[in-house]
Amino acid sequence: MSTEIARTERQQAVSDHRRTIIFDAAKEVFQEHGLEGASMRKIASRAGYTPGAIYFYYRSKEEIYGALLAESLERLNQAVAAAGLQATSLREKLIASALGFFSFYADNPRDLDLGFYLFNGMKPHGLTPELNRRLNRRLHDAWAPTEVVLLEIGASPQQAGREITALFGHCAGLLLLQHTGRMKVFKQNAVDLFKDYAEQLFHRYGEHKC
Amino acid sequence: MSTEIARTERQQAVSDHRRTIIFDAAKEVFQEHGLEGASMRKIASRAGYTPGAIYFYYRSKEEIYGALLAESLERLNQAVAAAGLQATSLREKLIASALGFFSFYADNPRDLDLGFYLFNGMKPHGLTPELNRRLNRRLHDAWAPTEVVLLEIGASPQQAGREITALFGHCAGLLLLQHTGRMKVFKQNAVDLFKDYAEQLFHRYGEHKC
Amino acid sequence: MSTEIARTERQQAVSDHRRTIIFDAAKEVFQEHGLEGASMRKIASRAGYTPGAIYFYYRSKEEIYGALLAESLERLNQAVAAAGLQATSLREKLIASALGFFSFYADNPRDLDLGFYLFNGMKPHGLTPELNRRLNRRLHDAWAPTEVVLLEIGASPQQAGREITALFGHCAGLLLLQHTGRMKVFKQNAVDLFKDYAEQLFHRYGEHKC
Amino acid sequence: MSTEIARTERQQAVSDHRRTIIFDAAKEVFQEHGLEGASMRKIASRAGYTPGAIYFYYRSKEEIYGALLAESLERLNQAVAAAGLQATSLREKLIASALGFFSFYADNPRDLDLGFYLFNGMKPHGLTPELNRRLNRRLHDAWAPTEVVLLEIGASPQQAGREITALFGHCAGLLLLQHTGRMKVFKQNAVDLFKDYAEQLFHRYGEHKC
DNA sequence: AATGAATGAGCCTTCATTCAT
DNA sequence: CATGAATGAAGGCTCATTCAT
Repeated sequence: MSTEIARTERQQAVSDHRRTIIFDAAKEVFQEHGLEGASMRKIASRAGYTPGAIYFYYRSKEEIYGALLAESLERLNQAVAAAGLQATSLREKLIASALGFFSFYADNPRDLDLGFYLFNGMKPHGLTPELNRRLNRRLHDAWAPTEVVLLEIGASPQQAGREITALFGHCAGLLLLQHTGRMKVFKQNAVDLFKDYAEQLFHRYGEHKC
Repeated sequence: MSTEIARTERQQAVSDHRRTIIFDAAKEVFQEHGLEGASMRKIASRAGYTPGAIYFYYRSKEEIYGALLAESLERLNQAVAAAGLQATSLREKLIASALGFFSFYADNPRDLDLGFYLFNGMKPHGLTPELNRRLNRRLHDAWAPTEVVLLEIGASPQQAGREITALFGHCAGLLLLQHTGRMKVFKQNAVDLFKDYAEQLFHRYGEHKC
Repeated sequence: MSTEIARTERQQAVSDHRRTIIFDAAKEVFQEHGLEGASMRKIASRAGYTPGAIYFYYRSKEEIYGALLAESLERLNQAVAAAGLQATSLREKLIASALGFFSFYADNPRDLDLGFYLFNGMKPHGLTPELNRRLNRRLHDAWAPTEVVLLEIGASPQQAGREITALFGHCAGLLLLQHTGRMKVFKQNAVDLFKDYAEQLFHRYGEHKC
Repeated sequence: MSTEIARTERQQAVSDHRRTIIFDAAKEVFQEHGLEGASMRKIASRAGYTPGAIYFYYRSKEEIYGALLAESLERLNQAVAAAGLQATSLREKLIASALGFFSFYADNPRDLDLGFYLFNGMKPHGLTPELNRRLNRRLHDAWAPTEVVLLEIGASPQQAGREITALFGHCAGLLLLQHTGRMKVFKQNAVDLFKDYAEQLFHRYGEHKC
């Protein structure tokens, strides 16, 4: 009996592994060609498969994108969590966790493409409402460490929610400007600007105001 | 000889006119179908031409996008200029001109797509370095009215440049979040957040600090 | 030895049962999606199997169609037999049994598709000559009740065979016209026309001729 | 000026010729592989074209089928008209024109497939309602010569319409039985049966009844 | 200047079937 | 007996672009 279970487990493991192979292939192809240039054919061929075989593991192209995005968001959350670890003061914590978010996308521009893919309109049929909710939740989660600090330095829940959104916006905007080469045009540095914003944010709550 | 020149001029005028016809067609098609859905066929057909004819006026699809973007930026500059007209105080001027930028893209999401098209990778040969420079200059110009106010309320040129970039980033980020539906997820309002940011910006320079 | 035989029998019974399960699934899928829309995947999935499993019970998709057609012909024969039961006079019997045939297909258009599938070319290897013979026999059987009445009202065997074939042809043609929407175009009613034909047929044999 | 017109005409002629080439290729492919087996790729390749080129001449596969069917119906009408030419008596005329219809399809079974393609459901999008009407009209037209005779031998318009429909049904049914090999099974001859039916039809109107 | 014609590569997806395990 | 995996061919169609005329 244990043998049978073991076999089942091994089969499952093998299956998962192959799904991973396709996933990795998709990731690579996407890294190289971008979302528009990543075709099922290319993904299949990169994974060593026939086009049709892909559909055994993923129902559609959109489902692959969903998986890619989900994994990207997990990495994001890890990066954010790791960023805040060594900070000691609340000020450092706030800046570090926010910078964790910023840096993740600054260092991985393709993840930025992925995260804002809806920008060009992912078909609703590809991204189920449930998955969509889950992805949005994980994106939100990535700001949780920052939000916690905001509350700790005296922001009300309403204020915190507002500030986090503004912070996210600021972050996204600077990333976008950098990603599209506008930062050079404006002769500024995205990271510095973002740090400034975070610093100001801290001071708005973290110290006595006049 | 003057006859020849005259003929040349007339021909040039005719040619320009026809280029405009195609341009207008492209604009309409793009408004209706978006960037992905706008094909050379549709544009040609809308302009009353066959697909091949387009290539006498535009070298490629990318070049059309470049022209579209250029025109979009002109409209942007007009919108920003108009926005600041009725403001009397410096505070009102700052907020109005910044809000002019924001609202232009909030109200015309297709122009936002266009502006961020590079995001998904316009082919390099479509946007010549020279055109690219020109477009970036016009984008920069749209922030000039706001920058002027910043200088008037006491910001140094360096500070003004920095703040404008940060403001642009904030603006772009909020627009992006709104455009991709994230604003609803975070239960916030983009315009309000942007106004807040502009207000804070004014207060950082516009009043005595403690 | 008897043990072995018993086991074999039981195995056979189990096998038959599972074949039935697949058959029923095929029938359902075919009813819902039609011949074109019925794929092996759908059939397998409906039966609770993987596609490969089907091939232990049916050699090919065509073989399933053969089985489907066979069962359809059984239902046809039952319908025809039932139709003639309450008729008392020979005239009523003739009309009722012929109408039984007609109505079966008029009421079950999917069976008509099945019966005329060869029309679009069933692969030869799907329908073995032996099965083909059997199916044709059952089709012929469905006209037997009608043929009996013809003989009873005085038709010679040769005449009866001829008339039955003509009747079958008339029936098939009217069904076809109805099924393809031609009846509306010609502004006629298929059932009425068929009844007329049957009535005329009766009168050709059932009464004194001048 | 006449030169320009001539050039336009020649171009049109050339274009028509190429459309014809594709049409002929489609006809051939369809003859060889049937409707299901005739793919755009095969048609294109047979015509010496790339798949995409076809769409310059026909909007879709369904449009090609429409053209094929239209042409088939024209040939049908010609065949029917030709069939009645040498007949002298009304009886001969009736039988000849009806037999013209029958024989056309008996001799060209692929045209039968085409004519009853709706049997398997041509997508409504492929066959515009207007074309559908036209095709049905042409099909109806093919029975006009027969209908005329019916009226001449004393049938009322209502009777004629009814009889024509029944005749069409009889014809279609016998063709179907023959096409699917049932005629052999029933050991009868389709043409003879059809002639019998036509003869009876004539006698029902063409002579005094007792 | 413009057309009409054509290319060729590409798109995502579905299918019946096979076969090692 | 059944699975899970994979094949390979095919499906209709769209696209930006080119080029002879």
